[in-house]
Amino acid sequence: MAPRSRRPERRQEPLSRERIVTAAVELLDTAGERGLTFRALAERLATGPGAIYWHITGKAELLGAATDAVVAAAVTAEPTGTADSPEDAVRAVALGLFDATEAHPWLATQLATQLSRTPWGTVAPRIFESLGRQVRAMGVSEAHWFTAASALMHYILGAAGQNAVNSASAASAGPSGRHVDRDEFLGTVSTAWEGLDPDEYPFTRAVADQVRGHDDREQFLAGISLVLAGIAALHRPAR
Amino acid sequence: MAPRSRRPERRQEPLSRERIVTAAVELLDTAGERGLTFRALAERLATGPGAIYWHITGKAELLGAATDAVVAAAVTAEPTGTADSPEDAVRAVALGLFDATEAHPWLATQLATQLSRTPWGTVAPRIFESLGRQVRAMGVSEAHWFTAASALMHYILGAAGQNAVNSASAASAGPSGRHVDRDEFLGTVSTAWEGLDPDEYPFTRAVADQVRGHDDREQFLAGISLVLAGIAALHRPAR
DNA sequence: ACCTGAACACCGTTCAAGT
DNA sequence: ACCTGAACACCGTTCAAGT
Repeated sequence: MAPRSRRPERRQEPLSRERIVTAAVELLDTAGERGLTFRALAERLATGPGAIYWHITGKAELLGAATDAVVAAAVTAEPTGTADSPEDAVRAVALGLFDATEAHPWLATQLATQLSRTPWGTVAPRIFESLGRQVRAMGVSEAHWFTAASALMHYILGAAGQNAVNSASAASAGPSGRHVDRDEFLGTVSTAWEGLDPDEYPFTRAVADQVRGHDDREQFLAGISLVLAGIAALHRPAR
Repeated sequence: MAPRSRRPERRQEPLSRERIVTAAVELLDTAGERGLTFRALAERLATGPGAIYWHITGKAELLGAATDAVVAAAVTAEPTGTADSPEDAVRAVALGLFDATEAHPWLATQLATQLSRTPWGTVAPRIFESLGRQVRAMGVSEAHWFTAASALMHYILGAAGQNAVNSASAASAGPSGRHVDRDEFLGTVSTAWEGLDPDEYPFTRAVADQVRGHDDREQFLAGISLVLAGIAALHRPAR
C-alpha cells in the first residue's frame, strides 16, 4: 500500500537552496563546524559537490544562510502578544536566542562572523527589529532608539555566545562527550579562575566561586534586566 | 660600521613561541584570517612548517595566542590612574578594545571564538578583570559584581565586533580597498536597511538614517553610558 | 633539543561534460 | 536548466630524518 500524498515523498526532490541549507544546519548540529564540508553535504543530499554551487555561491553564503535560518526560527518562535510588557517581550526574544545557541553550538561563533562581516545581511535586522519594536513600545524617545536596541542586541549576543560553551566544547570533544554536565563545565571555568595570580586578577578570583553555582539563564536574565534599567534611565532628565 | 648591541640583531634568533605569535599577528593584520597559513608563517620565519609545531600545538592555539597578545596590549595600554572616575576608566578600557578591533580586523571574530570555545583561557579574565575592578570601585555590592562586569564585557565585545566591519570588509576586499571610507560603509548598511520590507521591518527602517551619519565611537560610548546607568540602578532599592 | 621538508589526508572551488 | 565528478590548488598536521 504505497501511501499517496499531494506532497512528493521527498524521495528525490530536486536540489534547492532550501534543502541545501536545511541539510547544512543538520550537519553543523551533528558534526560541528569542521564537519560541514561540501563533500559531506553532497553525500547527504545524494549528489556531487559541484551541484551545490548551482544554488549557492560558496561556503560563506552557505554559513550565512544556515545562521539566518536558525535565527529566523528563534526570533519568530516567540508568539507575539504573549508577553505582558515590552520588557517581558524583550526577555522572550533574548531567551529564544539564548536557547538557540544551546541547540546549535556553532551559532554563537557564526553570529559574530555574520554581524561583523556582513552586517548588511538579514541576520542583524531580524534581531534588531524584534528588539527595537519593544524599545519603541517602552516609550524611549526616537533619538535613543538606536542606542537602546543596539545595547540589547550586543548584550544578548555576547552573553549567549559565552554561555553556549558547554555544548560547544562537548561537540568539539566528539560524540562521546555530548552531555557534558553544565556544572562540570562551569566548574572548569571556576577552577581556572581561582588559579589565577592573586596580584593580577583579584576581582576575577573573588568572583570565581559565584560562577560555579550559578544558573546560566538566571544570570543571563539578570543582565537583560540591567540593560533594561539602563534604558529606563534614558527617560529621566540627564544631570 | 656594523652596529654592535647587547641584543642580538634579530638576524637569526632561534624560533620561539613569542616570535611565532608576533609573526602570526602581523600576518593576520596583513593578509587576513585566510592568509594565516603554516606555510606562509614558516616562510616569514625562514623555516619549515613543521618547526612551528615544536612550539605550538596547532592552529587553534596559535589563534588563541595571537588574540591574547593583542587583547593584553589593548587592555594594558590604558595608563592606570589616568581616569577621574571608575566610569571613565571603564570608558578607557572599552575604547582600548574598540580601537584594537579597528587596528586588527580579525580580532572581533576571534574574540567570539575564544570566549565561546575556551572561556577558561586568558582572554576573558583579562577583559573581565579590568572592567570588574572598576565595577568594584563604583561601589556595586558584591552580589552584583558578576552581573555588572559581564554586562559591560558583553556589550563591549558585541559593539566592537559590529563596528570593526569596515576595516574587515576592506581587508577581505584585498589590499586595494584598504581605506574604504567609514561613511561609505555605513551608507551601505543604511541603504540595505532602507530597502527592507516596510511591513516586516518598520523599526529598522525608521532607524536606518540614524546609522548613516553617526559617529561610531560616540555611539559606542553612548551604549557604555547606558550600561553604566543600568549598573547605577542596582544601587537603588528594587521595587 | 630543535629543526627540515616531504608526505598524507584532507579541503573549497572550478569546469568540461553530460542530461 | 541543472547535475556530475574528476581535477586543481591549496590546506593542517605528521614524522622520519637530520643537526
